[in-house]
This record gives sequence, C-alpha cells and structure tokens, in this order.
Amino acid sequence: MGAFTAVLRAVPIFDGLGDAVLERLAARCVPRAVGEGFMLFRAGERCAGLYVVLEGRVRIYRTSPDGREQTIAVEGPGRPVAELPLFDDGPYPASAVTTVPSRLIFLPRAEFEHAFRTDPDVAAAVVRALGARLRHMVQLVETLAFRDVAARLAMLLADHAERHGRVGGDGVVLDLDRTQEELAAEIGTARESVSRALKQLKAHGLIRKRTGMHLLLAPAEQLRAWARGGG
Amino acid sequence: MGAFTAVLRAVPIFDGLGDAVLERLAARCVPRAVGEGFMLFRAGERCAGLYVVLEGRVRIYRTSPDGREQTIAVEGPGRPVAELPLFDDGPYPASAVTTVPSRLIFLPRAEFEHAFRTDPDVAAAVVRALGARLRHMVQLVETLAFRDVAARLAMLLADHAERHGRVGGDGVVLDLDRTQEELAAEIGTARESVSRALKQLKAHGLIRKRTGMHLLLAPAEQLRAWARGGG
DNA sequence: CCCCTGCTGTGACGCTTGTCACGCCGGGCC
DNA sequence: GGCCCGGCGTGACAAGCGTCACAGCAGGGG
Repeated sequence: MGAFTAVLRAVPIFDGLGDAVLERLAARCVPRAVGEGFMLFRAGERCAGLYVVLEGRVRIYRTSPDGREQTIAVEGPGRPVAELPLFDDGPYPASAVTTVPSRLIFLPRAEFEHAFRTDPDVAAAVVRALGARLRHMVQLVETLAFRDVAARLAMLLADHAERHGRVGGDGVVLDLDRTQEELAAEIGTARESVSRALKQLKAHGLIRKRTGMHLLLAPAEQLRAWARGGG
Repeated sequence: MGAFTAVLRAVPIFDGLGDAVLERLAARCVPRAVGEGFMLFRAGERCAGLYVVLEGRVRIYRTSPDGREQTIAVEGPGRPVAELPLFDDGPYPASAVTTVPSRLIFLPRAEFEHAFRTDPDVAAAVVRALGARLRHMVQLVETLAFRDVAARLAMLLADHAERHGRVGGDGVVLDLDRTQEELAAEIGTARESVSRALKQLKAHGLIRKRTGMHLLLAPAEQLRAWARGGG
C-alpha cells in the first residue's frame, strides 16, 4: 500500500473512493516539507494541482494594492487547498502561504482530474467541498458588510471555541494559536483594532480571562448572540 | 418535445445533457409567473428545488439583524438560482426575491438530483457553476474589505459596462436599470453614499455624462484601474 | 546578562461613512 | 391643476476605524 493511501482516505474529498483509485492517486502524490512563509501559489497563477495539508497551517488570502491582506480561509491538517481552480481552468483566486512549518502533499492536476471524471463519488464530494466553501464565503461577506470589529472577532472566537475549545469549569478554554496581526487579517481590520476589541469583549464578560492568546471564553452561543445583536 | 426543453438547454448547467435526460427534466418543470417582490425563499429554509429565471430579475441577499441588506448576486434570464443547497442538504444560505415581475421555472430537487447522479456531464457543469459563484464571492469579499464606496461602485459599473454596455462615440453607453437603493445594497453601503460616489466618479471623468441612471462611461478597464489604484 | 526583535497595549487624530433631516423633482391619479 | 409618493441630491453630525507614534514586555541568542 502506498505511503499516502491512508492519508488521502482521511481527507473528506477522497473518503468515498475505492481502494484501487485511491492507491493510484496516492502513488502520484509528492510530499513536501516546507518552512514558515512558504508560498504555495499566488493569486492569478495557473493551477498546477491540489495540495493537502498533513501538518501545519496554510493561510489563503487576497492582497490589496496598498499591501493590506484579507484572509479568506485558514486550512489545517487533512484539509485540501485550492480545489476550486482544478475544474474551471481559471487562475487561483487567492494566494496561499504557510504560517508555520508544515508538511504537505501535492497531487498533480491531471491525476486528480482523472479521478474526478472516473468516479461519480468524487464528483459529489467535490461539490460538497465547494458548497462548504461557498457557505463560508457568504458568511464572511455578511460579517464584513454588517458587523463591527468586536462582533466579527466574537464570531471568530465562537467558531474556534466550538472546533478547538475545551469546556472548563467556568467557561470554554481556548488556546488561540495566532498573533493579533493574523486575527486582524482574518476579520478584515487592523491589528490595533483587534487589541481594542479584545478589551471590549473582556469588559462585556464574553472573554472571562485572558493571558496572551490563552482565553477563557463564554459559551460559543453566547458570543454569537452578542455578535448578532450588534453589541 | 416538452415546452421547456429548449429553455433548459440554454441554461449553462444543462447544456451538456443528452436529449432524453433533458426531456425528462423539462417534463417535471413547473412554470411560475410572479410579480415584483415575490420571495422565492428565505435564508435558513430547507431547499426545495432549483429555480431558473426565464424573464425578469432575482436578487439574492442577506439581511442583517437591524434590517440592512447585502446583495450577494443578481440573476437574470437563463441563470439558475440556488443550485448550491441542492447537494449538501443544507439550508439556503441567503434569501431570494424578484425585483421586477418575472417568469421562472421550478425544478423539484429529486429530479435534479437524479440527473446529477446519472450524468457525469451535469456534475462537471455544476462544479463549474459553483466555481464561478465562488470566484464571484472572493471578488466581493476583496471589494468589501479593501475598497471605499466610490471604488466599489466603479467596479460594479465596469462589470455592467462589459456585459450590457454599448460602445458609443465617446465612451460606453450603459442604461443601468436599478435604483440607487439597489446599487447601495449590492456594494454594501447606504443610498446616500451611492449618490455622492456617483458625483465623485463624474468629477474624475469616469462617468462622462449622466441623466438619471442612464450613463456614458469611460472604458471598463479605465474604471477598474482607477478602482484598483484606490482613487 | 543584556540587547534586539517581535508582539502587544494605548493614546491621539483624521477620514470615511452611516444616519438624520430636508428640499427637489417627476409621474401618476384623482 | 393639485396632490402624493417614490426616487434623488445634499448638508450636518457622530461613530467607527485605520494610521501613526510610542511604551512595555517576553524570549532568545550572543
């Protein structure tokens, strides 16, 4: 069995594949170990293939003419990166860079396309993945259009609390492994505003305790309710 | 031949279908003629099926708690509406309403799913359609995050100029069939700001002449360049 | 141990933009 | 013709937020 067969099966996009197809794909995978700040691709480039994150973190983002950045998504272990441009032959819509040293596998475009055409389950999985991204983008648009910085931060914290938080005695413990600068890019604001928003959330009791980016939070649903209410 | 076979073939999502499948789908289509302001569905509802616009216009949007609206997309003749939630079983991510009296056809979910599973070409077409929406959303996010109101308006005008404008003697003639209120919802701002941004664009020579929403514009690429440069 | 570097907190300031308020216009309708 | 109403233009104002500037603080390497 190829080295990456098990890895691929753990990726949602591939979990419906038969063993034979999966083995063939796994055989073509190219492993890469890269440092922090490695550019996988830049917006506008032609798509070469699909990346899957094994370990580490990849930030997908757009850059404005004057240098500001808006993060579109942050992908971790098991997540595919840039499955979109594989199909419509268009360029990458955004850039991607590692934010910590990471291990990735790369699957050349032709291989993936073959699997997509051959196996109807792959097609369905791809549609689901694209659908999830689309929902995520609608959410992001709404957030940027409607909410102020504090509310956007509260929603982001709520998401992380649900995914990575641990329920402690008097709240949710969340170790947010990001700098304020990174948070700012994710919610579309400046670093200083994040700092002030954190203070604001603490004043409202939504962050109950904080040392650095180690947080004790109110329940996610409470954070969301506050964000929806507009403060 | 069913009444809607030709209509369906003209819709990009269906153009790869064989005659037999297409006829079957066409036979299940339900026609609807509706007035202005007819709600096709609301965000959060379960997806019942696919709409295709025959005539008129459908606005897809999100509403904020305090009543503001952000338009996600505006769909016209030949365009499908809400193909996303057909697949992942999730709720509609946004609401949809007609902005003018319209004729639509409705295709129940089960029928469409059958076609999707049966015909690999449909699957590919759906992926392309979702991809196009995703690109559109990335664009929208960037616009909301980076550009000021005047630049957002300039980009919107550039898009419309390319799609619906006619090249006149000294610029592009564009009859923008929308109120300022509608424009404001599309670019995520208030009606008054649209009014002021129009004045601003005219001062910069990007709008060369204007009577109501009947515009004489600079070439689309010039509008975009100005928007990218940040004014 | 000390300095340098990267992350963080905070104050000041100005610009953009949402909001309110009001006046104007044109078109339909009695 | 007078009225009403929806769309539009514009001024005034305040809030939110980006930007600049600077200080504190921790960690790591020499």
